[in-house]
Amino acid sequence: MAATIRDVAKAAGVGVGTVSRVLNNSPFVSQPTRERVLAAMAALDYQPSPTARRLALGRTHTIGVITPFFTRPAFVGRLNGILAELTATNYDLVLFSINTPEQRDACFQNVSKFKSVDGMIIIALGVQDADATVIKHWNVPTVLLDSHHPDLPSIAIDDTGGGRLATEHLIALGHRKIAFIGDTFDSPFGFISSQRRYLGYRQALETAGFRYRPAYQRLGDHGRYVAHQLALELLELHDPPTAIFAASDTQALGVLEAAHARRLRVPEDLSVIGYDDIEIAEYLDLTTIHQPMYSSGQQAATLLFELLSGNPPEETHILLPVEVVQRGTAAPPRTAHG
Amino acid sequence: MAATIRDVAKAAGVGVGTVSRVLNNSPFVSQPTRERVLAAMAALDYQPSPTARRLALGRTHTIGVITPFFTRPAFVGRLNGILAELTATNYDLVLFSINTPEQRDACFQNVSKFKSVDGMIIIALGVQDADATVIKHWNVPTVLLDSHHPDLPSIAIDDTGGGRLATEHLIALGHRKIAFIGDTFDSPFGFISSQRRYLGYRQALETAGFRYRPAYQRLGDHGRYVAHQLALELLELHDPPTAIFAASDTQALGVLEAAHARRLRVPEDLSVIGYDDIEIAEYLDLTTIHQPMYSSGQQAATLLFELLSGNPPEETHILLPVEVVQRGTAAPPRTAHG
DNA sequence: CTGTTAGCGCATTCAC
DNA sequence: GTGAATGCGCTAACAG
Repeated sequence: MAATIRDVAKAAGVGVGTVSRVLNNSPFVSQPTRERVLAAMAALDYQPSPTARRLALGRTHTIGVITPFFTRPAFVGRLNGILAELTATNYDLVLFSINTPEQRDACFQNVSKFKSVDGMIIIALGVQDADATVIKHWNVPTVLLDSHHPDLPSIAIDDTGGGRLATEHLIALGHRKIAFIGDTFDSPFGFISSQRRYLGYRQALETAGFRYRPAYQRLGDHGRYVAHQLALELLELHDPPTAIFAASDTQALGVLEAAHARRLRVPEDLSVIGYDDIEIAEYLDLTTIHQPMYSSGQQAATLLFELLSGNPPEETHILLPVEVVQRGTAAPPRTAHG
Repeated sequence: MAATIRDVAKAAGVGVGTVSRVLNNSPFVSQPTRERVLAAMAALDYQPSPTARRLALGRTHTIGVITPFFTRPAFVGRLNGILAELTATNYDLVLFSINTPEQRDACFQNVSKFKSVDGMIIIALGVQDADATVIKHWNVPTVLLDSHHPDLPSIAIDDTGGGRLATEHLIALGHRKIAFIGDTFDSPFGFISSQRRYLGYRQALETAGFRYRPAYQRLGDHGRYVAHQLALELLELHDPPTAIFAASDTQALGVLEAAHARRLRVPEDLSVIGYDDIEIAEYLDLTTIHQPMYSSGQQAATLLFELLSGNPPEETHILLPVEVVQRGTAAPPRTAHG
């Protein structure tokens, strides 16, 4: 059907080797023959077969990305950063989406996924020692993005620091009754960012010398609706918090809804701080922690290419900083000694 | 390095053909030999090479998706539908992201992209006759999603009808001064959905017998900020509109911002209707047109697989309906004969 | 049922 | 500089 390298060679009256050379623009081809080959390729509408090339080269010129819940803003943003970095290289990107714990396990078992790419980026998924062993065993460079394991290169984001930052911001504003809403700790996907943000929250509280109030900590499945319910519980407490730190902007929206439902004004009656700085946060004037989603994706891709190039960088465990974005949903509590 | 089919054959004391058969679980293998082969594979840690398989089969078991601005909710939603449909089939998905007009052109020229997939789905990008010719020429089944061309299968969404619906809803509410904010018509990417929504808007206005007011039509680049400016212009008119139809929810947010900036209450002073029904729309109580993003992605994938299976369906040009979602940003104008 | 052989399309030695 | 030969790892057709 489609013309092959052999057809071109025949048409140009040369050997396949020569055609291959012009294909890879080797300097060892005389100008005249090169032109003859080029002409033949054009005449035959020839397009080299990527698959054959891969087999012969032993490289796929493809990198894989494994991501859970790929519609979540935090993951889309990272993926976008990866894509941006990739277009410069014309590597292909194959996307594996994980939506159930079974898919997660299957993915790590299914080595064929790894065998069809030159490198892999895994987003957010928790990696156990056993997983790391499998990954390393198959010998395809893999970087963890927004996840961590001692044996694997990673681009992580300082979640603990972010949690601390958010809480400290609230404390600096004068709040003493600060609640936390986040994901459950036993995520079947091994997500731990919410847990680390909680850790930062606890640290900040402790440093400030506030007593620990278990009732101010509410965990549930990720999402606006659950967070809404959780916030309602918090607001119905005898001694309700004056501020709520939500482990993600999405959950912060649920908190905002709950406040609205309870006729509480934000930030006058309740301060809210989110996490992620998703696009809509600015529109909503939501005070939040900005994490570099796009940039972290870029850096993961860059790191992967360095690994692929054979010159691995010194430091392969990178931790990116975050910063608080002060907007309108966090302010001093009504009574200074709330 | 890694074990090949030949190593397994040797270790199991059989021919490569037999190994291949158990790999593809052919029934023509006796149970004892099958087990022997399986044991050898396990012992050697054998994993078949996807690349070699592709070369031999002439199929890549991969489908490609070309999408512009892949972070926009409308595209993410569609992609998510495609992914969902794909996981059932264990086809791989390679993602091509287009962010500049140059990339768009390069993508259609670059046949190698098409040669490395069994089928292709193109999201939103306008397809010219020349593009369609190229696509058909290379003979890889391609379906257009949220785009259209007579020669190519497509899953489109009834943008014109949606524009009409939105406008009719406003008219039914009693509005007569209805403005439109949308994307410029000469998108370098060939996007036309905004333009079609505008067409529906005009049709509804005409049907209702309203006179055409050029000043009520404002076009600009896609995005909240531009829409914000455009809305400001509208609101500064001598005879400002009582309702604004934004061609996307993102743009509707800009309109909402503008209303807020002008101290106008929504919907009392200004009605706003968006388009897309993105996730945040519900939170914002935004009246909008719901378009089936996820489902359209699924259907595109389904259609592509039908094409791939060799039993092409009768109808390959599918138009999906939309519906208005009545929420809080659209209400009757203050003065009934406003 | 099973071993052998011949490609799949290209890159890469080698000699010339 | 250039052509011919060999191999990448697997499937499929063909004998047995």
